[in-house]
Amino acid sequence: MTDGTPPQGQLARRQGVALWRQIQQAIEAEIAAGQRKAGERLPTEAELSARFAVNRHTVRRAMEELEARGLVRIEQGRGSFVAEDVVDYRLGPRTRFSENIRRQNRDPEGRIVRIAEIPAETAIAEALRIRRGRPVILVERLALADGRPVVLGTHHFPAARFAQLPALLTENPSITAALAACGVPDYRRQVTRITARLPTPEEAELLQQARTRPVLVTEALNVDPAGMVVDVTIGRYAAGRVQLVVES
Amino acid sequence: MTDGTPPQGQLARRQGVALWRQIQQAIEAEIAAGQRKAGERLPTEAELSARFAVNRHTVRRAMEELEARGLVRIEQGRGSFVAEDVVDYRLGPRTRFSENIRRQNRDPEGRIVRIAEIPAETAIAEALRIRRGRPVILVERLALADGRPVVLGTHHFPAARFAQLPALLTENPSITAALAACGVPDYRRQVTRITARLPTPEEAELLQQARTRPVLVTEALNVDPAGMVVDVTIGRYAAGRVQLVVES
DNA sequence: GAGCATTTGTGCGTATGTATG
DNA sequence: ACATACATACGCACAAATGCT
Repeated sequence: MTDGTPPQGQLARRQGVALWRQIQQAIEAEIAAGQRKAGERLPTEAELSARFAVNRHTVRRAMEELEARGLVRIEQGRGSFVAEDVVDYRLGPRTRFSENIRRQNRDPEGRIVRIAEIPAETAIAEALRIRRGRPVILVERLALADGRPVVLGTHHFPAARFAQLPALLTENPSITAALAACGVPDYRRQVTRITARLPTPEEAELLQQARTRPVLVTEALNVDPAGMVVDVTIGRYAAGRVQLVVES
Repeated sequence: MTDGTPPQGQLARRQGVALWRQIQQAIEAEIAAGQRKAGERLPTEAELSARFAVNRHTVRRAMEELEARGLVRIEQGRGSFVAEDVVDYRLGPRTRFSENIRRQNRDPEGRIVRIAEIPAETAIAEALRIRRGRPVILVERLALADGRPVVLGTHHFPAARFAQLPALLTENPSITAALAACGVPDYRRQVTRITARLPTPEEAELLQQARTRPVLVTEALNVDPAGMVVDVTIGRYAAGRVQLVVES
């Protein structure tokens, strides 16, 4: 295991700079230099204490500092990881996924996971102001930022009004574009309800997330400028990778 | 275990009303009558199928309907429970806990858990626009609706400006009232950041919630009408009992 | 599900260095 | 010189979470 990097086991003892601080700076420098990439696993505390020839407590002190600074994420029983940065997702009346992501200089991407036409459940029917059992077009779409899954959205459109949607979306996975083609050039998010729960196995799989990490669940109602309900969307956000931001 | 309630095993077969529907109505009636209280565990499907002398599938059909109506919550491997209703917590610039709760005809209550004066951590100091290490007053407060914990809030006030806060809060646990007494009759919530994670053991204990249930974590910045930062608040909401509502 | 190895979290005891008065 | 307080560092042991068999 000649790992290419210099031994770096040399710490200046009794020189006025605490050992743990030197270790913290060494690891910080490695992260800054890109030798350790976001999300990557760091060596175990035992390995680091061997490398720096110090006690594990000393390494721990350094790691605590790095965690406090938001550079690493420590998970009991799993290890320590270089922190990925969190995407801010602004919730506002004009929320559009791509814009929201691009504003942070990230690369948005959308993948349609499922399209189906199903009868409306009670809650959905009420929100859409149609009768229970009437057909709705269900569109499930995974949205990613820089290739990492951020949100899984399930949209419910009244089939009567948006019959062409499925065909349009298979061409281009942008919901906004598909709606424009259906005669809805603009829409507003009216209310958003937010809660959290653990993901189902499928959600965890699609979002590429541990089953023990919660998802933020949002329920939003979109209306067109005339006040007609366009769709009801259930969004499931990977809680570790997104922060919803509400500005007042 | 003679449980007082009549046997209720009599269903009308071949009378035009589906068995599962009769079962659903029977259970619904029990909940409505208050015989089964919110959060309480319902009999297992096996027990119910014995009681009504039907197949378990029939009971399941009834339970599915009840779940769809939001009356019960079915948890794989655990059982079924009478649904507690979810408090809607509106997030807006003028969010005040008591008003928010009272609007839904519930009884708000606040309990101060901890008051301390500590040096400001980096993130808090930045938000409060003071120097790191300057004293902040930390107030931890559990807020309840109808006696059920809803949110655990940790407030950080700059100690320089709000020195009298601790004394005021021990008299009256209302933050709004204490701030008014400190010369801040009004304040606005500027931004709220929302994420979710699993609770720490203490959070789970205070919120009276299972450790496997996530908490919604909000970080809010409150400012007075003059634009001065009043406090930074970290709120941890019991995800199963609250829904944050954002209106646009 | 039970058992096991791996990894981080916590507590205690000890020793030494450093700053203060 | 001395006492005190605090930060640093080490060693050992066990708890708790995770992942695998």
